[in-house]
Amino acid sequence: MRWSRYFMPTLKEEPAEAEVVSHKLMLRAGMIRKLTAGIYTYLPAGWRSLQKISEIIRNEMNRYYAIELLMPAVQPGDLWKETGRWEAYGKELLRFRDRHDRDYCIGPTHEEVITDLIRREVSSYRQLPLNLYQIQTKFRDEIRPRFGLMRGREFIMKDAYSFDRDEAGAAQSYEWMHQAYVSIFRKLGLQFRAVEADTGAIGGSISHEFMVLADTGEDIIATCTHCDFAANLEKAEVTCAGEDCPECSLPPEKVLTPGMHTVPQVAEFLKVPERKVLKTLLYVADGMAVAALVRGDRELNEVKLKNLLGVQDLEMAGQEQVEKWTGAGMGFAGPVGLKVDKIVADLELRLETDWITGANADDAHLRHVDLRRDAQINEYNDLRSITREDPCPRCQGSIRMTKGIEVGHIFRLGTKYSQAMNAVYLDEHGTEKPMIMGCYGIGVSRVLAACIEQNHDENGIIFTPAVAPFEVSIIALNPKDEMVRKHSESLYHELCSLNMDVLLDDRDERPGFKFKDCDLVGSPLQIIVGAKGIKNGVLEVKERHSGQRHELPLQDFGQHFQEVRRKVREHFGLETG
RNA sequence: CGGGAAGUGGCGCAGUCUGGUAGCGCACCUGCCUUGGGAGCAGGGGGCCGCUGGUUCAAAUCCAGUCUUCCCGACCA
Repeated sequence: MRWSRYFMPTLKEEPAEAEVVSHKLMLRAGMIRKLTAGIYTYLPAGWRSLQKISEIIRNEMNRYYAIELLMPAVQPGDLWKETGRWEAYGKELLRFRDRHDRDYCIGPTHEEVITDLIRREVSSYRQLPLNLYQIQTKFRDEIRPRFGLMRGREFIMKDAYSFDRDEAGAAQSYEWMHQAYVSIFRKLGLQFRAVEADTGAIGGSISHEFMVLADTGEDIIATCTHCDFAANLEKAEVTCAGEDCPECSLPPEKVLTPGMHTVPQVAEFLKVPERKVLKTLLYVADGMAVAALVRGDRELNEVKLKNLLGVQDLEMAGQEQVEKWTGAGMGFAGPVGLKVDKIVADLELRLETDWITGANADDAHLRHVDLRRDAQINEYNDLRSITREDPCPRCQGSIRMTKGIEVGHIFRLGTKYSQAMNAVYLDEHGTEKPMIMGCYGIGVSRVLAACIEQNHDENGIIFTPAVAPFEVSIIALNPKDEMVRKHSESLYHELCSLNMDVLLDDRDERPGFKFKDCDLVGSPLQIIVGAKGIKNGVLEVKERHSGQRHELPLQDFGQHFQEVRRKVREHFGLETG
């Protein structure tokens, strides 16, 4: 592609609307433009990257026995009413009515549509297993779209759905998708981890997320330094070894703590470590009043709490509720005599006693509290988030925290949808059975954003060779110079004929301008064609990621260039394609 | 939906407090000049000052309403 005839409007200045790096850089590099909140046009360069990502996904999906199709974006509401998700899905589901006043929605996901298709077409075990996928634009009417492509309302997603006869088959399908995903993210040249994940609203039991590692990621991943354990912080279980401790010898005693609302304040005031103070967190869970207890120095994990309670809705209690349940203002809640429906406590609270807790009275706490003796704990469970000090739940190794961006998620769905929608088949004995399903998503447009979050510097994007709209940029320093023009043209044709994606910057601009632009748009390799170099019989090659420059002889340039290219691809874990 | 901020040529912003000719930088067009890190000089084009209403001789500026966008929170792949 010649830049002079391409459409890649770069920006020197930072767009005011962008906050995160990938958003800023994609706007500046002329890859996307916003149409309206959370909805973007993919400009040619952005679309090229997305197509490259899609193509890698296609190849690997196909290799692991998945078959591509394309389902409608618009879906009838009736299908969603069958699974109950018309009501359950909430406001992200964009609903509308047609001229006949019938309910429709724009698909945020396609379990209903695919299950409807399969229940009509598949009736025998001989037709299973099946794994079907599509790459398609989805729409979720996010409460607050932000961060450009990272959390748009409209986005491109690869979603796959597997149908199996039995659990063993479903496990195999899942495993294949796991392998396919590992292969996909490797071939994209990204640093990533597959982590154990919470299954959230989609339901099911086993689930893995694929996380692109980036400092700007919103998810926290706990990994083990010894074994291959890796889990989303939401999910990572905390093992709690040890015996229940004996009862506290001292009786509970009220102490005055005027104005001390927080754990640090109370600990400081009473001259005890924070870990001896109990945090009593009050929640409204599907209308139920719940108190959750963790040690003062710990963080409650709301996902774990939500799963333990088996509720949809979990909200921290407001001031009014707190006063009603505790008889005191905020900051003085404690488990002793608390008027709630349920009190749950973190496992490790069994190991110790003699706690400081809120007294459920203004400006007062209790000391020498023993939970079994003084309070009514309904259940002890793993409720807190894992920390660096905790041992790995698998191997007792140590835990490290990393930030990541969720780009893929795979689920075992079981029979949730097949049962609700009566997607059944007859087995070899003529018995009717529900199909066992799985679903597997990759946020294609988010992958692009994540790639940039992971690979950039102050000058712009540093694309991996697999994702770059153009793997090579040739900078013709002064295209008016006959020699420069001739050499850059012939080089351009040579590399194109070798099947490389090449951008020839043949614009009549000053050198500095073009260097800046090329760094910004992020081709992993730059070839600089200048009059001086040609005179000396060399062309200069710059590695975008390291900044390293190589002067390669014009003689056999192609061969030498391939060596640098191989080195760069290796840096991103890629074979020379 | 709660809290905060902002809407002025394509982009980034000043001007608004204190009403009186709409400005600056970048980008764009023409010419000269320049060609190894976003050059220079000269000339030029482009604005319903988000929208609606009000106050006033007069509104980008004051008042009321409304829409949109961005940030923080709850929510989510």
